[in-house]
Amino acid sequence: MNLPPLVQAFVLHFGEMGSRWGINRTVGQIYALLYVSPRPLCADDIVEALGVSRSNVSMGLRELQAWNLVLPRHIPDDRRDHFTTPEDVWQILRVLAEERKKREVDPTLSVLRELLMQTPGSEPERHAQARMAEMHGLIERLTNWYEEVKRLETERLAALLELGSKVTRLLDAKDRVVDFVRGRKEV
Amino acid sequence: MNLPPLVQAFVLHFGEMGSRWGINRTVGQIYALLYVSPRPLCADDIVEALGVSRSNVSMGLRELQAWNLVLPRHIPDDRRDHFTTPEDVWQILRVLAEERKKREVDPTLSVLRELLMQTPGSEPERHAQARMAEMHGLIERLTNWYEEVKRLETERLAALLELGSKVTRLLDAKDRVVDFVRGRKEV
DNA sequence: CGTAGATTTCAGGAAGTTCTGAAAAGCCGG
DNA sequence: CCGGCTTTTCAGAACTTCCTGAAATCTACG
Repeated sequence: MNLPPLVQAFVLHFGEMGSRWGINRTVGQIYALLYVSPRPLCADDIVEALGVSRSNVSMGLRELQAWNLVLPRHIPDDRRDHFTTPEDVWQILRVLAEERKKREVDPTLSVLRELLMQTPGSEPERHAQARMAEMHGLIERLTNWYEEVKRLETERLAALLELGSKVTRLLDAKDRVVDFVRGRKEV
Repeated sequence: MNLPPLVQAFVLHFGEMGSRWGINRTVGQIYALLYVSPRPLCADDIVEALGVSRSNVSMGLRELQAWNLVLPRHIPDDRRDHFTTPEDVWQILRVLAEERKKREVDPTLSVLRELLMQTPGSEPERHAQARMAEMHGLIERLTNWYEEVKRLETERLAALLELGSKVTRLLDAKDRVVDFVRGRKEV
Protein backbone atom coordinates (compact mmCIF):
# COMPACT_ATOMS: atom_id res chain seq x y z
CA MET A 1 0.00 0.00 0.00
CA ASN A 2 1.42 3.29 -1.12
CA LEU A 3 -0.50 6.29 0.19
CA PRO A 4 -0.02 9.44 2.26
CA PRO A 5 -0.43 8.60 5.96
CA LEU A 6 -3.74 10.42 6.46
CA VAL A 7 -5.32 8.68 3.52
CA GLN A 8 -3.85 5.36 4.48
CA ALA A 9 -5.29 5.52 7.98
CA PHE A 10 -8.72 6.32 6.57
CA VAL A 11 -8.54 3.54 4.01
CA LEU A 12 -7.38 0.97 6.55
CA HIS A 13 -10.18 1.91 8.91
CA PHE A 14 -12.79 1.45 6.22
CA GLY A 15 -11.26 -1.88 5.39
CA GLU A 16 -11.66 -3.04 8.96
CA MET A 17 -15.15 -1.66 9.34
CA GLY A 18 -16.07 -3.36 6.09
CA SER A 19 -16.81 -6.63 7.78
CA ARG A 20 -19.23 -4.98 10.22
CA TRP A 21 -20.96 -3.34 7.33
CA GLY A 22 -21.46 -6.51 5.35
CA ILE A 23 -18.86 -5.75 2.72
CA ASN A 24 -15.37 -7.18 2.56
CA ARG A 25 -12.11 -5.51 3.36
CA THR A 26 -11.06 -4.73 -0.19
CA VAL A 27 -14.42 -3.25 -1.09
CA GLY A 28 -14.28 -1.01 1.95
CA GLN A 29 -10.79 0.14 1.07
CA ILE A 30 -11.65 0.84 -2.54
CA TYR A 31 -14.61 2.91 -1.49
CA ALA A 32 -12.62 4.89 1.04
CA LEU A 33 -9.92 5.56 -1.49
CA LEU A 34 -12.34 6.79 -4.13
CA TYR A 35 -14.14 8.88 -1.56
CA VAL A 36 -11.09 10.93 -0.57
CA SER A 37 -9.48 10.96 -3.98
CA PRO A 38 -9.43 14.37 -5.69
CA ARG A 39 -10.05 12.83 -9.11
CA PRO A 40 -11.62 9.68 -10.55
CA LEU A 41 -9.39 6.60 -10.39
CA CYS A 42 -9.09 3.65 -12.71
CA ALA A 43 -8.62 0.04 -11.67
CA ASP A 44 -4.86 0.24 -12.09
CA ASP A 45 -4.62 3.29 -9.85
CA ILE A 46 -6.43 1.32 -7.19
CA VAL A 47 -4.22 -1.73 -7.61
CA GLU A 48 -1.23 0.56 -7.24
CA ALA A 49 -2.59 2.38 -4.21
CA LEU A 50 -3.91 -0.60 -2.25
CA GLY A 51 -1.52 -3.32 -3.33
CA VAL A 52 -4.20 -5.93 -4.06
CA SER A 53 -4.67 -7.99 -7.16
CA ARG A 54 -6.16 -6.61 -10.29
CA SER A 55 -9.01 -9.12 -10.27
CA ASN A 56 -9.86 -8.32 -6.69
CA VAL A 57 -10.25 -4.67 -7.65
CA SER A 58 -12.42 -5.65 -10.56
CA MET A 59 -14.77 -7.61 -8.32
CA GLY A 60 -14.77 -4.87 -5.73
CA LEU A 61 -15.74 -2.22 -8.26
CA ARG A 62 -18.43 -4.51 -9.57
CA GLU A 63 -19.91 -4.83 -6.10
CA LEU A 64 -19.73 -1.11 -5.44
CA GLN A 65 -21.54 -0.48 -8.69
CA ALA A 66 -24.22 -2.94 -7.69
CA TRP A 67 -24.64 -0.85 -4.54
CA ASN A 68 -24.79 2.34 -6.62
CA LEU A 69 -22.02 3.71 -4.48
CA VAL A 70 -19.59 4.60 -7.25
CA LEU A 71 -20.04 6.41 -10.53
CA PRO A 72 -18.23 5.63 -13.77
CA ARG A 73 -16.50 8.71 -15.19
CA HIS A 74 -14.96 8.90 -18.61
CA ILE A 75 -11.59 10.53 -18.92
CA PRO A 76 -10.86 11.90 -22.41
CA ASP A 77 -8.18 10.00 -24.33
CA ASP A 78 -8.13 7.15 -21.84
CA ARG A 79 -9.87 3.93 -22.65
CA ARG A 80 -9.86 2.73 -19.06
CA ASP A 81 -12.94 3.15 -16.91
CA HIS A 82 -12.58 5.56 -14.04
CA PHE A 83 -14.68 5.82 -10.92
CA THR A 84 -15.66 8.35 -8.28
CA THR A 85 -18.11 8.60 -5.44
CA PRO A 86 -20.86 11.22 -5.54
CA GLU A 87 -19.59 14.61 -4.36
CA ASP A 88 -22.48 15.21 -2.02
CA VAL A 89 -22.39 13.26 1.22
CA TRP A 90 -26.14 13.60 1.60
CA GLN A 91 -26.56 11.90 -1.71
CA ILE A 92 -24.31 9.11 -0.50
CA LEU A 93 -26.43 8.77 2.60
CA ARG A 94 -29.58 8.45 0.53
CA VAL A 95 -28.11 5.74 -1.65
CA LEU A 96 -26.80 3.87 1.34
CA ALA A 97 -30.11 4.00 3.15
CA GLU A 98 -31.98 2.85 0.08
CA GLU A 99 -29.69 -0.07 -0.60
CA ARG A 100 -29.56 -1.25 2.96
CA LYS A 101 -33.32 -1.10 3.19
CA LYS A 102 -33.60 -3.11 0.01
CA ARG A 103 -31.27 -5.80 1.31
CA GLU A 104 -31.98 -5.86 5.03
CA VAL A 105 -35.57 -4.79 5.51
CA ASP A 106 -37.65 -5.47 2.44
CA PRO A 107 -37.14 -9.24 2.38
CA THR A 108 -38.25 -9.51 5.99
CA LEU A 109 -41.24 -7.32 5.38
CA SER A 110 -42.40 -9.52 2.55
CA VAL A 111 -41.90 -12.72 4.51
CA LEU A 112 -43.87 -11.24 7.39
CA ARG A 113 -46.72 -10.25 5.10
CA GLU A 114 -46.84 -13.72 3.70
CA LEU A 115 -46.86 -15.39 7.11
CA LEU A 116 -49.56 -13.05 8.35
CA MET A 117 -51.85 -14.21 5.57
CA GLN A 118 -51.79 -17.79 6.80
CA THR A 119 -54.25 -19.20 9.31
CA PRO A 120 -52.62 -20.37 12.51
CA GLY A 121 -53.28 -24.02 13.28
CA SER A 122 -52.63 -23.97 17.01
CA GLU A 123 -52.37 -21.75 20.04
CA PRO A 124 -48.57 -21.28 19.85
CA GLU A 125 -48.94 -20.39 16.20
CA ARG A 126 -51.60 -17.85 17.03
CA HIS A 127 -49.28 -16.21 19.52
CA ALA A 128 -46.37 -16.29 17.10
CA GLN A 129 -48.50 -14.65 14.46
CA ALA A 130 -49.53 -11.90 16.86
CA ARG A 131 -45.88 -11.19 17.54
CA MET A 132 -45.14 -11.12 13.83
CA ALA A 133 -47.96 -8.64 13.40
CA GLU A 134 -46.36 -6.35 15.98
CA MET A 135 -43.04 -6.54 14.21
CA HIS A 136 -44.66 -5.98 10.86
CA GLY A 137 -46.51 -2.96 12.15
CA LEU A 138 -43.35 -1.39 13.50
CA ILE A 139 -41.33 -1.98 10.37
CA GLU A 140 -44.10 -0.62 8.22
CA ARG A 141 -44.30 2.58 10.22
CA LEU A 142 -40.58 3.03 9.95
CA THR A 143 -40.46 2.40 6.23
CA ASN A 144 -43.41 4.70 5.61
CA TRP A 145 -41.60 7.43 7.49
CA TYR A 146 -38.48 6.73 5.52
CA GLU A 147 -40.31 6.85 2.20
CA GLU A 148 -41.63 10.28 3.04
CA VAL A 149 -38.42 11.68 4.37
CA LYS A 150 -36.19 10.44 1.61
CA ARG A 151 -37.99 12.66 -0.87
CA LEU A 152 -37.04 15.82 0.98
CA GLU A 153 -34.31 17.87 -0.58
CA THR A 154 -31.13 18.16 1.42
CA GLU A 155 -31.89 21.59 2.80
CA ARG A 156 -35.14 20.45 4.40
CA LEU A 157 -33.77 17.15 5.56
CA ALA A 158 -31.04 19.06 7.35
CA ALA A 159 -33.64 21.34 8.92
CA LEU A 160 -35.61 18.33 10.11
CA LEU A 161 -32.54 16.80 11.69
CA GLU A 162 -31.64 20.09 13.29
CA LEU A 163 -35.05 20.20 14.87
CA GLY A 164 -34.67 16.76 16.36
CA SER A 165 -37.02 15.94 19.16
CA LYS A 166 -38.13 19.53 19.41
CA VAL A 167 -40.61 18.62 16.72
CA THR A 168 -42.79 17.11 19.37
CA ARG A 169 -42.87 20.40 21.20
CA LEU A 170 -44.04 22.03 18.04
CA LEU A 171 -46.69 19.34 17.84
CA ASP A 172 -47.79 20.03 21.39
CA ALA A 173 -48.06 23.71 20.57
CA LYS A 174 -50.27 22.88 17.63
CA ASP A 175 -52.44 20.65 19.84
CA ARG A 176 -52.82 23.39 22.40
CA VAL A 177 -53.91 25.83 19.75
CA VAL A 178 -56.42 23.36 18.40
CA ASP A 179 -57.74 22.64 21.89
CA PHE A 180 -57.98 26.32 22.61
CA VAL A 181 -59.93 27.00 19.46
CA ARG A 182 -62.26 24.06 20.12
CA GLY A 183 -62.74 25.26 23.66
CA ARG A 184 -63.85 28.64 22.46
CA LYS A 185 -66.27 27.14 20.01
CA GLU A 186 -67.80 24.90 22.63
CA VAL A 187 -68.24 27.72 25.09
CA MET B 1 -35.93 -28.75 13.61
CA ASN B 2 -39.24 -29.41 15.25
CA LEU B 3 -41.63 -26.49 15.09
CA PRO B 4 -45.09 -25.54 13.81
CA PRO B 5 -44.81 -24.47 10.16
CA LEU B 6 -45.52 -20.77 10.74
CA VAL B 7 -42.88 -20.52 13.41
CA GLN B 8 -40.44 -22.57 11.42
CA ALA B 9 -40.74 -20.30 8.38
CA PHE B 10 -40.12 -17.26 10.56
CA VAL B 11 -37.14 -18.83 12.29
CA LEU B 12 -35.57 -19.97 9.04
CA HIS B 13 -35.95 -16.53 7.54
CA PHE B 14 -34.19 -14.91 10.47
CA GLY B 15 -31.44 -17.46 10.16
CA GLU B 16 -30.89 -16.51 6.55
CA MET B 17 -31.08 -12.79 7.18
CA GLY B 18 -28.64 -13.23 10.02
CA SER B 19 -25.64 -13.01 7.74
CA ARG B 20 -26.83 -9.70 6.28
CA TRP B 21 -27.25 -8.36 9.77
CA GLY B 22 -23.80 -9.31 10.94
CA ILE B 23 -24.91 -12.16 13.17
CA ASN B 24 -24.69 -15.82 12.31
CA ARG B 25 -27.45 -18.17 11.35
CA THR B 26 -27.87 -19.83 14.72
CA VAL B 27 -28.00 -16.53 16.58
CA GLY B 28 -30.67 -15.29 14.19
CA GLN B 29 -32.71 -18.42 14.66
CA ILE B 30 -32.45 -18.34 18.43
CA TYR B 31 -33.60 -14.76 18.48
CA ALA B 32 -36.52 -15.43 16.18
CA LEU B 33 -37.57 -18.39 18.27
CA LEU B 34 -37.47 -16.45 21.53
CA TYR B 35 -39.30 -13.56 19.91
CA VAL B 36 -42.35 -15.57 18.91
CA SER B 37 -42.32 -17.90 21.88
CA PRO B 38 -45.21 -17.44 24.33
CA ARG B 39 -42.97 -18.14 27.32
CA PRO B 40 -39.26 -17.92 28.21
CA LEU B 41 -37.17 -20.80 26.90
CA CYS B 42 -34.11 -22.48 28.33
CA ALA B 43 -31.12 -23.65 26.34
CA ASP B 44 -32.43 -27.18 26.11
CA ASP B 45 -35.74 -26.01 24.69
CA ILE B 46 -33.79 -24.20 22.00
CA VAL B 47 -31.61 -27.21 21.24
CA GLU B 48 -34.76 -29.26 20.92
CA ALA B 49 -36.52 -26.72 18.70
CA LEU B 50 -33.66 -25.84 16.36
CA GLY B 51 -31.72 -29.08 16.29
CA VAL B 52 -28.30 -27.51 16.86
CA SER B 53 -25.68 -28.42 19.41
CA ARG B 54 -25.94 -27.44 23.00
CA SER B 55 -22.69 -25.47 22.92
CA ASN B 56 -23.77 -23.57 19.86
CA VAL B 57 -26.88 -22.46 21.70
CA SER B 58 -24.77 -21.45 24.65
CA MET B 59 -22.58 -19.23 22.49
CA GLY B 60 -25.57 -17.83 20.68
CA LEU B 61 -27.29 -16.83 23.90
CA ARG B 62 -24.08 -15.30 25.10
CA GLU B 63 -23.88 -13.15 21.99
CA LEU B 64 -27.52 -12.10 22.22
CA GLN B 65 -26.95 -11.07 25.81
CA ALA B 66 -23.96 -9.01 24.74
CA TRP B 67 -26.31 -7.28 22.32
CA ASN B 68 -28.87 -6.76 25.10
CA LEU B 69 -31.41 -8.43 22.88
CA VAL B 70 -32.54 -11.13 25.30
CA LEU B 71 -33.49 -11.03 28.95
CA PRO B 72 -32.82 -13.75 31.51
CA ARG B 73 -35.98 -14.84 33.29
CA HIS B 74 -36.09 -17.05 36.31
CA ILE B 75 -38.65 -19.80 36.38
CA PRO B 76 -39.57 -20.97 39.90
CA ASP B 77 -38.37 -24.46 40.76
CA ASP B 78 -36.17 -24.68 37.69
CA ARG B 79 -32.46 -24.16 37.99
CA ARG B 80 -31.95 -23.60 34.31
CA ASP B 81 -31.71 -20.08 32.96
CA HIS B 82 -34.55 -19.06 30.72
CA PHE B 83 -34.63 -16.26 28.18
CA THR B 84 -37.12 -13.98 26.47
CA THR B 85 -37.06 -10.93 24.28
CA PRO B 86 -38.57 -7.68 25.53
CA GLU B 87 -42.35 -7.60 25.02
CA ASP B 88 -42.36 -4.17 23.46
CA VAL B 89 -41.13 -4.02 19.88
CA TRP B 90 -40.30 -0.33 20.29
CA GLN B 91 -38.00 -1.24 23.09
CA ILE B 92 -36.35 -3.82 20.85
CA LEU B 93 -35.89 -1.17 18.20
CA ARG B 94 -34.20 1.14 20.66
CA VAL B 95 -31.77 -1.51 21.81
CA LEU B 96 -31.00 -2.50 18.25
CA ALA B 97 -30.36 1.07 17.16
CA GLU B 98 -28.15 1.71 20.14
CA GLU B 99 -26.05 -1.38 19.66
CA ARG B 100 -25.63 -0.94 15.94
CA LYS B 101 -24.60 2.65 16.44
CA LYS B 102 -22.07 1.56 19.03
CA ARG B 103 -20.55 -1.02 16.70
CA GLU B 104 -20.94 0.54 13.29
CA VAL B 105 -20.85 4.29 13.72
CA ASP B 106 -18.97 5.28 16.84
CA PRO B 107 -15.62 3.76 15.87
CA THR B 108 -15.67 5.59 12.57
CA LEU B 109 -16.63 8.83 14.21
CA SER B 110 -13.70 8.61 16.56
CA VAL B 111 -11.22 7.74 13.81
CA LEU B 112 -12.50 10.68 11.79
CA ARG B 113 -12.08 13.04 14.70
CA GLU B 114 -8.55 11.84 15.17
CA LEU B 115 -7.61 12.25 11.53
CA LEU B 116 -9.14 15.71 11.42
CA MET B 117 -6.80 16.82 14.19
CA GLN B 118 -3.74 16.07 12.08
CA THR B 119 -2.11 18.59 9.78
CA PRO B 120 -2.14 17.54 6.13
CA GLY B 121 1.31 17.34 4.60
CA SER B 122 0.38 17.65 0.95
CA GLU B 123 -2.32 18.78 -1.42
CA PRO B 124 -3.95 15.33 -1.79
CA GLU B 125 -4.00 15.03 1.98
CA ARG B 126 -5.62 18.40 2.29
CA HIS B 127 -8.36 17.32 -0.08
CA ALA B 128 -8.78 14.00 1.70
CA GLN B 129 -9.14 15.77 5.01
CA ALA B 130 -11.78 18.08 3.61
CA ARG B 131 -13.75 15.05 2.48
CA MET B 132 -13.38 13.48 5.90
CA ALA B 133 -14.68 16.69 7.43
CA GLU B 134 -17.80 16.47 5.28
CA MET B 135 -18.38 12.90 6.32
CA HIS B 136 -17.75 13.72 9.94
CA GLY B 137 -20.21 16.60 9.81
CA LEU B 138 -22.94 14.44 8.35
CA ILE B 139 -22.47 11.62 10.82
CA GLU B 140 -22.42 14.03 13.69
CA ARG B 141 -25.70 15.61 12.65
CA LEU B 142 -27.28 12.20 12.33
CA THR B 143 -26.06 11.00 15.70
CA ASN B 144 -27.10 14.21 17.40
CA TRP B 145 -30.56 13.77 15.97
CA TYR B 146 -30.57 10.17 17.10
CA GLU B 147 -29.47 11.08 20.62
CA GLU B 148 -32.38 13.46 20.92
CA VAL B 149 -34.97 11.20 19.42
CA LYS B 150 -34.03 8.09 21.33
CA ARG B 151 -35.07 9.75 24.57
CA LEU B 152 -38.65 10.23 23.44
CA GLU B 153 -41.16 7.88 24.93
CA THR B 154 -42.87 5.53 22.52
CA GLU B 155 -46.05 7.64 22.19
CA ARG B 156 -44.17 10.65 20.96
CA LEU B 157 -41.79 8.72 18.81
CA ALA B 158 -44.78 7.18 17.09
CA ALA B 159 -46.32 10.62 16.64
CA LEU B 160 -43.11 11.90 15.12
CA LEU B 161 -43.00 9.02 12.67
CA GLU B 162 -46.65 9.53 11.81
CA LEU B 163 -45.90 13.08 10.95
CA GLY B 164 -43.09 12.16 8.59
CA SER B 165 -42.09 14.81 6.16
CA LYS B 166 -45.13 16.89 7.04
CA VAL B 167 -42.97 18.25 9.81
CA THR B 168 -41.38 20.53 7.30
CA ARG B 169 -44.76 21.94 6.42
CA LEU B 170 -45.30 22.65 10.08
CA LEU B 171 -41.93 24.35 10.07
CA ASP B 172 -42.92 26.45 7.09
CA ALA B 173 -46.10 27.45 8.87
CA LYS B 174 -44.10 28.54 11.87
CA ASP B 175 -41.75 30.53 9.67
CA ARG B 176 -44.67 32.26 8.02
CA VAL B 177 -46.11 33.21 11.37
CA VAL B 178 -42.76 34.54 12.51
CA ASP B 179 -42.32 36.49 9.28
CA PHE B 180 -45.81 37.86 9.60
CA VAL B 181 -45.29 39.04 13.14
CA ARG B 182 -41.95 40.58 12.21
CA GLY B 183 -43.58 42.26 9.27
CA ARG B 184 -46.18 43.85 11.50
CA LYS B 185 -43.57 45.07 13.91
CA GLU B 186 -41.51 46.57 11.14
CA VAL B 187 -44.49 48.37 9.65
C1' DC C 1 -18.41 -30.89 51.19
C1' DG C 2 -20.07 -34.04 47.52
C1' DT C 3 -22.60 -34.64 43.78
C1' DA C 4 -25.96 -34.09 40.16
C1' DG C 5 -27.41 -30.94 37.06
C1' DA C 6 -26.41 -26.99 34.34
C1' DT C 7 -23.28 -24.09 31.70
C1' DT C 8 -19.01 -22.67 29.49
C1' DT C 9 -14.75 -23.38 27.20
C1' DC C 10 -12.04 -25.11 23.67
C1' DA C 11 -9.60 -27.74 19.97
C1' DG C 12 -10.24 -28.95 15.67
C1' DG C 13 -13.12 -30.22 11.59
C1' DA C 14 -16.77 -28.30 8.38
C1' DA C 15 -18.44 -24.65 5.86
C1' DG C 16 -18.04 -20.33 3.88
C1' DT C 17 -15.56 -16.15 2.10
C1' DT C 18 -11.97 -13.69 0.03
C1' DC C 19 -8.11 -13.26 -2.86
C1' DT C 20 -4.99 -14.43 -6.53
C1' DG C 21 -2.91 -15.58 -11.06
C1' DA C 22 -3.91 -17.36 -15.33
C1' DA C 23 -6.77 -17.67 -19.00
C1' DA C 24 -10.81 -15.99 -21.58
C1' DA C 25 -13.53 -12.42 -23.35
C1' DG C 26 -14.38 -7.50 -24.89
C1' DC C 27 -13.32 -3.50 -27.27
C1' DC C 28 -11.42 -0.34 -30.57
C1' DG C 29 -8.25 1.74 -33.97
C1' DG C 30 -6.01 0.54 -37.95
C1' DC D 1 -10.58 -8.92 -38.86
C1' DC D 2 -5.98 -8.28 -36.61
C1' DG D 3 -3.33 -6.83 -32.52
C1' DG D 4 -2.82 -4.49 -28.47
C1' DC D 5 -4.93 -2.95 -24.44
C1' DT D 6 -8.46 -3.50 -20.85
C1' DT D 7 -11.71 -5.98 -18.16
C1' DT D 8 -13.95 -10.18 -16.53
C1' DT D 9 -14.19 -14.92 -15.18
C1' DC D 10 -12.82 -18.78 -12.62
C1' DA D 11 -10.44 -22.66 -10.14
C1' DG D 12 -8.34 -23.31 -6.28
C1' DA D 13 -5.21 -21.53 -2.29
C1' DA D 14 -5.46 -18.84 1.92
C1' DC D 15 -7.99 -17.27 5.34
C1' DT D 16 -12.01 -16.68 8.44
C1' DT D 17 -16.03 -18.02 10.74
C1' DC D 18 -19.11 -21.46 12.48
C1' DC D 19 -20.29 -25.55 14.79
C1' DT D 20 -19.61 -29.68 17.41
C1' DG D 21 -18.41 -33.09 21.07
C1' DA D 22 -15.68 -33.69 24.94
C1' DA D 23 -13.84 -31.96 28.94
C1' DA D 24 -13.68 -28.41 32.44
C1' DT D 25 -16.09 -25.37 35.38
C1' DC D 26 -19.75 -23.71 38.01
C1' DT D 27 -23.71 -23.92 41.33
C1' DA D 28 -27.07 -25.19 44.64
C1' DC D 29 -28.96 -28.42 47.33
C1' DG D 30 -28.74 -32.48 50.44
